[in-house]
Amino acid sequence: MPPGRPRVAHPRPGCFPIAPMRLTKLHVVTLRDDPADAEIPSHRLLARAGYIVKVASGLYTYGPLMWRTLKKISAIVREELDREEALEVMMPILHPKELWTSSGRWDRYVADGILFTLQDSKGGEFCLGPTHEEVITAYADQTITSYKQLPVNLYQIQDKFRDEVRPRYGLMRGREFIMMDAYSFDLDDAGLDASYAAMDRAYRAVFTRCGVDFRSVQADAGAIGGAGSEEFMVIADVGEDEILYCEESGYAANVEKAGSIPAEAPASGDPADLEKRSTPDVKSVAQLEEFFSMPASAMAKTVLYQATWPEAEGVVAVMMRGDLDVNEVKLVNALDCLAVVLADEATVKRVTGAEVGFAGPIGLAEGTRLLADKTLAGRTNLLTGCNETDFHCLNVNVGRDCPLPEFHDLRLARAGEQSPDGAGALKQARGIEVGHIFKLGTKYSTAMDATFIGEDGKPHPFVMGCYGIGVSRTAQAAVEQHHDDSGIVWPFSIAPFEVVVAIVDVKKEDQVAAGERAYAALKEAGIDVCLDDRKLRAGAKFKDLELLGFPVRLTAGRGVADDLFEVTPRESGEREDLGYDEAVARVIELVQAGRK
RNA sequence: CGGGGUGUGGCUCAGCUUGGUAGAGCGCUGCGUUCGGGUCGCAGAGGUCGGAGGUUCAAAUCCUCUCACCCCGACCA
Repeated sequence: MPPGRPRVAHPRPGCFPIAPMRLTKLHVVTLRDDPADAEIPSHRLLARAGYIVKVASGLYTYGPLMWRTLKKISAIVREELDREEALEVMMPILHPKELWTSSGRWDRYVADGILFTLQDSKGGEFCLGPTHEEVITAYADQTITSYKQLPVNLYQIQDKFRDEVRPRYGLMRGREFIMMDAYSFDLDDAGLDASYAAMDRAYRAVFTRCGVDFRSVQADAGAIGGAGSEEFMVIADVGEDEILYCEESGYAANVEKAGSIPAEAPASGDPADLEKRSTPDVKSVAQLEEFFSMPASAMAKTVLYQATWPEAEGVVAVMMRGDLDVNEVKLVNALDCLAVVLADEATVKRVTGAEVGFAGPIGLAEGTRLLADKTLAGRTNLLTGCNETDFHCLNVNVGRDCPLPEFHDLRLARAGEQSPDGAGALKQARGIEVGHIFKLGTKYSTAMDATFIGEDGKPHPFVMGCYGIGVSRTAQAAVEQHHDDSGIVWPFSIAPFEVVVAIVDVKKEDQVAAGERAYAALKEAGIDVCLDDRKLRAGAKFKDLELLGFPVRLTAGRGVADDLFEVTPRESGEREDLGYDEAVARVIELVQAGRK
């Protein structure tokens, strides 16, 4: 123990430390220039303010101030989950391969290239956990034997590892990142619905308290699988996801999942005789509209995809109304395959026997699976390609001229189309996915044979849900939403400190004394406050504090000679000059308002 | 993985086309000056020019290979 520092029991162990929070001691290291590798404002600001420092692509060290913010977000998450009676646990990061083969996900994750794998000294294979369904399901299987123990909802806050194909934008898409992952275990679907609803409540509370403008949207379940899923999106132009929403009804969905009511196509009439027309060099829908003086909605384009299943590959043809586009996520789901990719030119030629631009449903290569979007169901007299270079066919009627395709909803919804509930037009926004909740059902418990004994005395698989919050991503998303030209504007709830007391000139004794006094008073009042005692010129100090983004600044400058302090909320920048008592009271008032 | 780009003191960059002495600004250290919106001056520390190989009398510069990082497309918190 260092001399002169008597050890005093902290009144609230685990809470923020009692040592004076002086910026000279807090390892504040800001940069004058923007880091060259930062593209978006939040990344630029976090890096420039020294909150994060890159170690390698997608790997960052969080500095002391950043860690305070991350701890605050975690604390909010814990509070809201605890409120819903979820229980915090801690699972290993290192997972044995056997666990992942038991769910069948090892091969898929390795194939997708997102799994960090390694071996121990005995040659045993492991991975760094990208998510914990396997570990938690095994844990539940070992510890839950009776329906009387259900429901249980377990969570942890821990680093996750994903070898992202393209790490990006600082903490936005890292290869190691902090995630809260929760898993609910219920005895039936009704129980799952209740657990899922509880998590939905908790998530709304978490993101509201973190001060971000978010929207929950219907989502595709992707690789995690399961029945229902909802994403929590922080609205931001730089978001990687596109969402469609309807203000009238509140409908909102990720574009991957979204439905809509497209514009009507003209009536197509009774089937007429098939005609083959020469259309030299007319390949695109736009060219066809001109050539035939026919609206795109009366045509059907045929798009070829290379699809990959766990054990197979194949080419599929997708018919889509000419004015609409294919949603590849929906296509993957319809095919129940791992991935689809647009077929390359050589494949198109092989399957259609024609140059690109003349594909159609008639006479495709043997074994080519034919799908069509639902909007084409019942349509007659379509204009399509002929699978012959420089020819198109008029009056194509599926079922008559070619086998009837499998009809699915394969269409990409677009802004401007009607919401699926018909309440109004869809609008478009971009979002950063900070949370995702899934109804898994029995996917993992069945695969891993994880069961409990029900009231009927028989084994039943757990009905599961899983839930994630990107803690580190949420921090950056908050910055993306809350910044200005001068720097970060942290929401009160997740700022590293709520208030900074700035001593303008640390060589002036009266300013130092005044600053120390205000700092002590605010600390005593339960404000999370720090003291800027750095020897910096006023201009540099103010600029730096604005970059760092503390929500309120209390300035002890030359005014203290006349008992005048300045109170400056970071967001408005509007300064008030007040006497000591009023200034402290005003700061407390601002913090209390900001905490709500 | 495909396409594009960048690697030069702690940070941001110039120098490379046309080979010959490694530079600037910021930051850092010291002295002075200034002192409420990123003062000014002087002095100083700090770089195997991403790495390996090659061409050459001579390579940051030209060639080959390689690694890392960034951006645009398919995945996800």
